[in-house]
Amino acid sequence: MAENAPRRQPTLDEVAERAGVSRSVASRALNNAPHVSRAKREAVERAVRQLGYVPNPTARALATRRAGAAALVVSGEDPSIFADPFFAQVIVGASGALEEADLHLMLCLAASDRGRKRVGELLRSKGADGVMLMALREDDPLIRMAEEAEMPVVFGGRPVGPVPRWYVDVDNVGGAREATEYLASRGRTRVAAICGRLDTEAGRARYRGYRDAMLAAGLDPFPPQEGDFTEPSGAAAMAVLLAEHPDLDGVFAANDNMGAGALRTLREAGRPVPADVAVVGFDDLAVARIADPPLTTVHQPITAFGREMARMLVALVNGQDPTPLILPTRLVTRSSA
Amino acid sequence: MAENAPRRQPTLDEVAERAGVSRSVASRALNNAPHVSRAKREAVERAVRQLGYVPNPTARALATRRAGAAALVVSGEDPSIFADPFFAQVIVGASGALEEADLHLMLCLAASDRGRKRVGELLRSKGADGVMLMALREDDPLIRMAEEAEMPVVFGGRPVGPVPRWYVDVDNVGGAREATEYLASRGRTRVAAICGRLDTEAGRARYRGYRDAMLAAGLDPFPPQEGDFTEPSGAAAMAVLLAEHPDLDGVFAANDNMGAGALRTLREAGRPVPADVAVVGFDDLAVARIADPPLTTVHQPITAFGREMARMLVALVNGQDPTPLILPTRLVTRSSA
DNA sequence: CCAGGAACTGGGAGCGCTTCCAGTTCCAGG
DNA sequence: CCTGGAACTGGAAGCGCTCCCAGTTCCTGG
Repeated sequence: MAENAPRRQPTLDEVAERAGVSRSVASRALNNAPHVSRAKREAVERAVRQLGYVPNPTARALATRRAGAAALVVSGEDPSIFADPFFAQVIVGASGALEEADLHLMLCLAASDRGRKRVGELLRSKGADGVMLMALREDDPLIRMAEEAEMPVVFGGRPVGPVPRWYVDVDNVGGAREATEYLASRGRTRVAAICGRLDTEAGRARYRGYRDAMLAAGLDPFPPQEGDFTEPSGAAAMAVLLAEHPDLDGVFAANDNMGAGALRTLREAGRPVPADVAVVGFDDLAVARIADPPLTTVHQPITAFGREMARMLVALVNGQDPTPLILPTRLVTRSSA
Repeated sequence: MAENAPRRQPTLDEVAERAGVSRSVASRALNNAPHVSRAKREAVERAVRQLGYVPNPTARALATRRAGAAALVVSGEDPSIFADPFFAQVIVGASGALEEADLHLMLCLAASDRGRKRVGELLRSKGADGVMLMALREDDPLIRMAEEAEMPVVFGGRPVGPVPRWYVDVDNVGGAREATEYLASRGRTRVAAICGRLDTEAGRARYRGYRDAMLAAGLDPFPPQEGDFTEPSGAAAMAVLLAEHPDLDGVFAANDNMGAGALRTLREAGRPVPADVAVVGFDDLAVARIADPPLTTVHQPITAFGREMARMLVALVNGQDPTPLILPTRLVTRSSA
């Protein structure tokens, strides 16, 4: 900026004039709409090139009533929740799908009151064509904001409470069940659960899956040892578990971060993994591979999760009525169990 | 959506009518500009509340010629570069600063040609008020796009080549030097470097810092063993190093991901850390704390990095001329060195 | 009591684009 | 040679907001 002459951006009028056509024709040519003769279309293209014209997205948005953008909002009382690499992968997927639909991605970290207020305004204004909501907690104010919004909203992961109309989720119950069954099948009988926040549906569902599998295997489920999906919370939960149940021989952690934390505590406590205690995580993020020992974990297709969420939103924006989606998980065995 | 009556959003005109004032007064009241009597201001506020009015950001943007949004673009030939938790932290910082300035954050992963083209259009249209550019490689097409743009651009990390007018960077040379000096001060004499991509300035600068410190300590710098900032590349680089220089006793890795990879290879090779080989990383991401052993590393203030980048952009957007910023690093000693 | 400002008000002209629609051109068929 | 309709064109009306500016009201001091 600033280096160049402060000449204004050329407008469509100037393009039209230069091409010797009317503004409407120029507009149609640009959006390659019908009713433009080949000759004029080319004239417009030439003028565009000569002038270095780029349409003003704002004006276009105003005229079409389409913002040309979708928002991804990540809830949480603390922006650091976003540090979880999970979201980065979701974004990669969503970004790609949005790019295909020529929509921009707006990212909102709705942590502060101010942030939530801005999301509320976004939902009620026409600042975006649709919104993807993630990491909602029980009674999250965003839930009701979303209900009241006259704008397409897709949920990334079902929230606690009534099931929304449009969502993408992962088979949390099934994944947790599979992980626990695996542990049981390897002869582990005293398997504890480090579960995620129980004010999220993912936290609850994964615990349910664990409990179901334990009962089905004729084992006693442990009460939930709650963490908050972070590594330190996993380490802390593991410490409590070790103190209360020194004889445990397996742990299902509701995500890899907490699994890594559990591994750390076990290492510090001198309990070899998996010889003494087997550990299974959930997510299959990079940390699972890096952990020592590498973490057996429930893989979920995170990039696909983001992609499908965005595709669903695009469908909604285009007036279709897509069906909710539940993505499958699969167990990835490494050496921790 | 869809549940409610399809009534249109109320407009400012309706608010004005309801409040019994003119549109201009309503507008001024909304933007709490001067020249509005207390009574009318309150009347407008009441009408806004009754109607549930929310200003249309697009119309506002068109009229003010302010998009109300800033873009953060992450370059790279592969969107997976974004999976590096580094960016998540930058975003947390940037998002907060942007929120203070009431700007939305648009995120662009400029990986594909199409993605780059869209960024180019963004830069030339008025789709955003300014742009933050990150992860630029040598000869990155985005560099020249940015030069030609008549729009505020802040670089996050200097690119290879001419120094841009506005940037935020971290003291890569100093950090790398400190890390290497530390290794030398602990008696390590055969210290190798796993460096980052040498087509990035961060990769080069960190290697320079390493080399400077080695020479200053009277030691022989190793030639750069290049990785791409990912964990597997660090593991691979470490393997090569071990094969070529089995007698090395220290490694400076240009980031924590690669440091973690190096740790993994060393573990698999049965070389105890730090007893046999000391390892230092760079970044101080979560992985450094989780690694086994926890990684001594060069801390960089990543959230501040994002925050300052955004603040600089906001200053630019407001017509100021901020000065570039280089953030300090500091060594965090854990047990890997 | 009046002139002169300060404070306030609201009409109207945009911002740059899309799109409706009335009008024009063109051509095949009668 | 004329008619009717398809193909195309361009003027004009917005989209919803801001902001200039001319006009009005309301004080104050002389």
